[in-house]
Amino acid sequence: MKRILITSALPYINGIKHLGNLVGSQLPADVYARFMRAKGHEVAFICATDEHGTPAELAAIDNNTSTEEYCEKMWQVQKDLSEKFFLSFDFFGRSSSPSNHELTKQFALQLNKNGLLKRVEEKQLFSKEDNRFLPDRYVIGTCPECSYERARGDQCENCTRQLEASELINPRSVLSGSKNLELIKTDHLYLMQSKLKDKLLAWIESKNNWPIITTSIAKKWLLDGEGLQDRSITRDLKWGIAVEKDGRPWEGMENKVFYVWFDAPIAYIASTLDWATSKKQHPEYWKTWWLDDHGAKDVHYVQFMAKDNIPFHTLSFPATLLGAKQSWKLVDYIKGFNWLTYEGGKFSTSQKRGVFMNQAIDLFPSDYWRWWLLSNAPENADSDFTWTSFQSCINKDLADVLGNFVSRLAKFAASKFGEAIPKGSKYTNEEFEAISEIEKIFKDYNDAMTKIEIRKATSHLRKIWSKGNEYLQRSQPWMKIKTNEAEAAKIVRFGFNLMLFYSEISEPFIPETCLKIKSCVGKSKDSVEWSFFKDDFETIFERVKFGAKFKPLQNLFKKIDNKEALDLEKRFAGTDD
RNA sequence: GGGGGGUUAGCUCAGUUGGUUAGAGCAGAGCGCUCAUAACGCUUUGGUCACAGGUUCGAGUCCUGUACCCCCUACCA
Repeated sequence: MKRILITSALPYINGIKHLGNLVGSQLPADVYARFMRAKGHEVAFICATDEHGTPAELAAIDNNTSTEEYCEKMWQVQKDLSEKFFLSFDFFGRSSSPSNHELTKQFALQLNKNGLLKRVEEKQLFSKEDNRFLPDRYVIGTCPECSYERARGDQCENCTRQLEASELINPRSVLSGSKNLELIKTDHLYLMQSKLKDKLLAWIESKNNWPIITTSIAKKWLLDGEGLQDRSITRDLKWGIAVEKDGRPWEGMENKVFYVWFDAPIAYIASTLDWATSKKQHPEYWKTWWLDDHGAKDVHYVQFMAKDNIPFHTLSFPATLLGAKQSWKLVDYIKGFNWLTYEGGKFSTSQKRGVFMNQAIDLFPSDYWRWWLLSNAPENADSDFTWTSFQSCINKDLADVLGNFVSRLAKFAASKFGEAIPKGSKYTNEEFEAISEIEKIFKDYNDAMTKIEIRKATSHLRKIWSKGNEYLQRSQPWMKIKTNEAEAAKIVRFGFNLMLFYSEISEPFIPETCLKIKSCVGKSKDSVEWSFFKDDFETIFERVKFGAKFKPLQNLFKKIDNKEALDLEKRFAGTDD
């Protein structure tokens, strides 16, 4: 048994996430967590909301509430949604938790002690009317390059030039429109990542099994131009983790908070701590996951994220961990994802384009989404969500191949043998052949899952499902029932065992459906450990009890017809403005 | 400008360290079955593997160049 630590990139608190966010980290992480648990490993699957920063403050203002209340509310919303999608986090924490405040400050202190922080003077635009410093993207003005009048402080959308907010002509606040802006000198703490460059490079280069995209992005940042740049880890904001030293203000850093990208990854650790506390574990327990000298050396740590997060997870966060020099656990494997697009374009929150988690779950059961998203996960390239693809995938894979298999079997059994599972004769070559075919594909499936090859795994799984239909077609219980009832009963018995097996191995992908199937064949909801499977593959198809009552299932999956798909396409096309 | 990824059947994609007739699902065609959500099974039609060169006994697979798409990143007047 191994110990597996799994973290999924932290969803930002500001609003409900869309399908692209879901498939980019949380969902595949959930599949992996469920798989690893099924294999009998000890799993800590940790996630949290990322709550600090300006967007959270502004969203709170829009909602006429305090930032604290807004975050509290949205954390609950996101947590509830994650449960509706059957995301099996062991703990869903918050980056604003007291433990994260504590840990973040400790990290800063430790980095400072190790000579890795320095103070740098910057100039930031301050808006008197808004009474706040304006991050670059909250300033608009005329582009010095192309004279576009609505250029943002970080980049001009018109000519794509990268800008400094101070370069803008006639700058004004995005928030209030005020032109009463003042360029003010302000000091910030910088993490001297450049000093850790060699260590980071050596570490990255030791990871020869990582996907090219991950290491190439990391190396690019490490080696290009002047190499890894030092980064500011503080901001002039109210909402966040106060920059303090031993409970007292850090001199020169009064009224500042840590940059959200500094404290957010630390929330992985803080949430593990909060999880341990909530489970009333020993106070040192969380350290067995995070500190090499407390046992974390044996932990296999896997992170899931979309590609935009890769630099932070390959460089910034490791720099924090390495720089602290306290034997912190570094990630062992990073699973990065590309983007999910929507009908050929981008998902857009502002234009309401695409499908968001709350809308999705109101339309179809979680497994519909899980199955489509996972079997089309943007692993090697961006992938595109279309309603046509969704419709065909759900109807074909779930309704026709899996759903219909369960349905035809259960209904046949109920009509010929009543609602109890019949015994019948012994298995013969027909069954053994099916078993050996399935065992072969299961091995491939297991391999793909181990390597976190999500799409590949779904196609193997689908192939295993269709073996059920192939078997029924070959054995023809509807003919046998006329001449040899014991034979027909055997086929039904084997069919039910297949159902049970399916419900176990499909659980990482479609957990809600698997619970239904499992309860139909009279099994408890406890998940079975796959480790059992390798002992004797044949015996796993003799576990359904004869005579056990079963409840015939309603159709597991309702098909999506053309009209419905078309309506949805129109409804979610978004606004054009 | 620099870097990375991509370009394989009508569509979505697999193709292991280069090795014989390039695979899957969907869609199309034909046949079979009738237990089942008009579901299922079997068979089958589709490919100058973006293009042009090169290395090799042999290249979808390695090298060079070109075209197009996506992403990251830097910037002159």
